[in-house]
Amino acid sequence: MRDFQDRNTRLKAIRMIVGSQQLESQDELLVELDKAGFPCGQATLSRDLKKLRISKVRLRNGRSVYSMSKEGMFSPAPSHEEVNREKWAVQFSGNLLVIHTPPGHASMVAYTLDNAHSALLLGTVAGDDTILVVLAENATRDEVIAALREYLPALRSKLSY
Amino acid sequence: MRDFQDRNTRLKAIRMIVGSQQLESQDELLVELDKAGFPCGQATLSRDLKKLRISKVRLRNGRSVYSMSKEGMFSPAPSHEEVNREKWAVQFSGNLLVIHTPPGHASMVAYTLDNAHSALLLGTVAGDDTILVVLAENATRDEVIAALREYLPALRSKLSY
DNA sequence: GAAAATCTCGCATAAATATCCATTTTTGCG
DNA sequence: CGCAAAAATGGATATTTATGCGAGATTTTC
Repeated sequence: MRDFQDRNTRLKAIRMIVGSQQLESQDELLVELDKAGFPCGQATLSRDLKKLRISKVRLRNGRSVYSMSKEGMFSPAPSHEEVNREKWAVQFSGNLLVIHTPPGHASMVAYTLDNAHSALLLGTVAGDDTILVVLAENATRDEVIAALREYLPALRSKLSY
Repeated sequence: MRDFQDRNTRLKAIRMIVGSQQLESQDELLVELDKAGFPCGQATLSRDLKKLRISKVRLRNGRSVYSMSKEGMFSPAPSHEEVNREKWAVQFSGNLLVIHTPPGHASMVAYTLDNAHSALLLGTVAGDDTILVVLAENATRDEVIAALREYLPALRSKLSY
């Protein structure tokens, strides 16, 4: 990869721009991307939109604008192998846990945690690359870390007591 | 009109075909229309689709197929009018911050906060009109408010110490 | 640490879609 | 009916979007 990080921030920027403006063509979007500091070619943008599953939707006034399907807020589940290589971050704050994942992977991890049905984890909320885990009030950090090590083996190296 | 009744039945036929099949181009749809007894040109079909507000939607497998717009499936960026209703709200709850935005704007605001790279803000999760911001354990509310006033000038009126 | 495999990206171009324009049909009205 | 205006349509074409391909960069493998 030429520059993985730049690519991902560009994808994030595209989400932001599409989510906040009504753009009718890729050329318009290219201009906005350029303003935001992510110049790229139309071909790349076309591929990015495909990855993000952004499509043009017709408005009542007859125009078509780019829009992300709500379902499409989440990227397809990555392979286990793929996930293992990537960088993760886990931070506690009070009775909350913030997990940063590679872009698009948050929902899959949250799903895994939800399915663990652990009494320690009251619930999760997933964005694109961030998961918010609400911990039970009586949960200790050591208990939670132990649980995470069990449910998410990929994170073990990032988890220390 | 050449034959008003035929035109309307053709539109109905298009609805039926689009609703029952996964077609990836107007040419494919033209073939189906022809089979159904409604031959017409690509130009006409393009206009019909616009009238019916049918657009192409991306599937998980990366392909795009025609589909009637379904309510709530998409969240196109709001118009300026909608945005100007100013439905912003900021609330603290423990070490969490809840920001309400106009529909569809959450991702944009979260993006701004992410890019601030403030040590006070551990992470954000954006839905459609709500953002959850997790604050660092040692962050005071005054510090956070000051940071928000800096990063999100638009919210100043909603932020008091 | 070098070769091989993988990934990203832009250019050029193909493919798909929308629109301009001319033509024909229908409608509305005296 | 006869005529003018409006609407519908298709061919040609402009516009928009997707992709084949190769160059250059990064990662993996041995």
